[in-house]
Amino acid sequence: MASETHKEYLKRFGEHLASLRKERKISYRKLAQICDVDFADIRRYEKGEINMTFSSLIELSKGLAVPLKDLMDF
Amino acid sequence: MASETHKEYLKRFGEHLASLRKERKISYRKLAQICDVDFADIRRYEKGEINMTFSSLIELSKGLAVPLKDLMDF
DNA sequence: AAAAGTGTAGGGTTATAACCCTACATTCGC
DNA sequence: GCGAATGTAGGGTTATAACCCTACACTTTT
Repeated sequence: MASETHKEYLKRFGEHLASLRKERKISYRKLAQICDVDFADIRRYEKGEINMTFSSLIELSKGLAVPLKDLMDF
Repeated sequence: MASETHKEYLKRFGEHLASLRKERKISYRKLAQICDVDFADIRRYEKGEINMTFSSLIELSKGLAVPLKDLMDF
């Protein structure tokens, strides 16, 4: 995949993710510690650089304490 | 990933996906044709066998004409 | 009855996400 | 001022999703 359209979605999602994390005032490393995701990858998610998996989304929703459907509402 | 918990989520999501497709009375092959996803993989998603990516979720939401957040509400 | 469509299942290749690491400049707390 | 924390960036390895295919039994359509 990774069409132009998808990259746009990824970017938008990344911004949403970043804003959720910042609202909670936690760092990449802190969030990575809470959920089972590498901090370097969280950064890449927020930059929209990688096409994360379902599992990663679950972990992020857990780590940010946001229902999955809200995490995906952007 | 693919912890036991994640597999459980994947299964639940798969059931949700299957019910959305069946509501629309379309086959694996038909859905695969609408969205840019392989029919064999759609089957595997519904069975909860694979940990799909963000892009695949976007495609499925497009193909099923369901907002992403609703696709993720299960 | 024949043809088309469907669910199921398996497999092979390639691209890439997950998972680790290091390093450094800047910011913040003390 | 100093040390800790943070954002940033890059890289290497391994597991696996995406992307193709074939095949077959069963159901539906014509």
